[in-house]
Amino acid sequence: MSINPNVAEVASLLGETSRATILTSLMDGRFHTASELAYMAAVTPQTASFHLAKLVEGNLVKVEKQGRHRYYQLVGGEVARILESFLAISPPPEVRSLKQSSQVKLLQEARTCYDHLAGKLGINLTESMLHSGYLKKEEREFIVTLKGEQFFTELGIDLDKLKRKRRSFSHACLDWSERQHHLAGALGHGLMTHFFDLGWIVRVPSIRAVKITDKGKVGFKQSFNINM
Amino acid sequence: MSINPNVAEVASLLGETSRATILTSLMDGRFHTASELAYMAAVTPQTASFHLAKLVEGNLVKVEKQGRHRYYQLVGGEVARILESFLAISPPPEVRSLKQSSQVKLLQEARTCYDHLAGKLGINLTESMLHSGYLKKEEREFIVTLKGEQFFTELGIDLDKLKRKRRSFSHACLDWSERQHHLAGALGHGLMTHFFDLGWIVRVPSIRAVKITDKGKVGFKQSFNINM
DNA sequence: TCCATATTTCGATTATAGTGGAAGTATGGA
DNA sequence: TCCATACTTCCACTATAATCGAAATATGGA
Repeated sequence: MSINPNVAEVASLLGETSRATILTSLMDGRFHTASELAYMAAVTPQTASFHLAKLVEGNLVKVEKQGRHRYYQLVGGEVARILESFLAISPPPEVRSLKQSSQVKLLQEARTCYDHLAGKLGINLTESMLHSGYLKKEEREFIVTLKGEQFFTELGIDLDKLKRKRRSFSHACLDWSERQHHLAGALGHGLMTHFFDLGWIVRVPSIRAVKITDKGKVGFKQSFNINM
Repeated sequence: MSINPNVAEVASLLGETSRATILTSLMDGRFHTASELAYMAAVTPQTASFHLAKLVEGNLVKVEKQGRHRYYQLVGGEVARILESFLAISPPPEVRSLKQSSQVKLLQEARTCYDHLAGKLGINLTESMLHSGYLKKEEREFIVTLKGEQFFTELGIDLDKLKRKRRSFSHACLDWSERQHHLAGALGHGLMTHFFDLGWIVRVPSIRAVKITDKGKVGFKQSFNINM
């Protein structure tokens, strides 16, 4: 009966929460591993694998195999643009309970994004380091300046050790709820673990939010001049 | 657990065969009754009613009650544009019969897309106007040049009147059969109605295709230098 | 060679959305 | 007033898709 292309087939790919989360995570245009995407969508690796296979088959996402990792990426700019136009007509997340609304507040304040910090804290830290001239922003990554190298060393972070890791050093991660980039990669990860070690932040059980301790408030003010 | 806008919620509305058929049926921009749409989607009135309620709630479709009929229509050009761009990345229609394949050909040649022209005719017109310097393409819309203003006025189109309408003036819409952008918005609509008034195109009954008349062939050649 | 990690495949379970029958409401006409 | 039409609501039924545990495969490193 229908002499139109099969919209439902593609649309149903975005019409499922886990896959929609995976796709919006991919909207930064970068490659992401299957485990990373599983974490983002808060599902097990099996489930993510199942969804990713569908997305690849549906021609929205492509894979590149490298060693034991598989790197996933949106198939092209067109897909990203369509996703974006979808975001524009999508209703804001619905808050169903008091508990949920307070959880959302916590998440907006400070949370982990895979293995680095996001939320207001993540943005503020990144902004601060840019502003102080420790980082410089490129297209899709941050560059550590000479001044920055000194800063991170004084903070107690071993840059050489981080650089030796076989992973992206300091790319920009885009979170669509904030529409701003924050620092990710080995450096983003190194910073986060450092803050945990210093006791500036602690994990909030069962959700991805992190809490800034009193010690942390002082620390972030002194080292980054931000009030949280 | 993510705090993204709810893409999945809207996308899942298009991700179901019956609803997708209903929505593409509504892409002619006209009103349709519930029973009509039930017939198009090949489901019972109950089921159609169920789906239409969801579409209205999801803000993709609006209703107008008149007597015992309910007339359904797409909520606006924005929705039509997203649908059309979805058609563009969807797998091509499966052709099961000779009749269907000739209908597909007609649609590819020239059709309405909500309230403006699409298909080869839509693309050729847009290309021609770009080439002649009447329009300039931006990221997501077309700009009418000074030369263009003169052209449209000579053609008998009142640009000021179109600009006063409370809607997007001249955005770009991704054509599913040509996989290129064509002119939409108030200007796209104005052009289409003008061609209908001039008798250059006529509607093909029961599908969205339009037919170019002999008068139209001459007119499009003279004014736009395109052979259809 | 052996173990850890990254990912997929298989199988079983569970939740949910689409479906139509039956019955209800609203409107128009005879 | 009565019936036909247009549409909706209520209520099961069913099919299917998402999910995860368990196990398999593939790669890298010790």
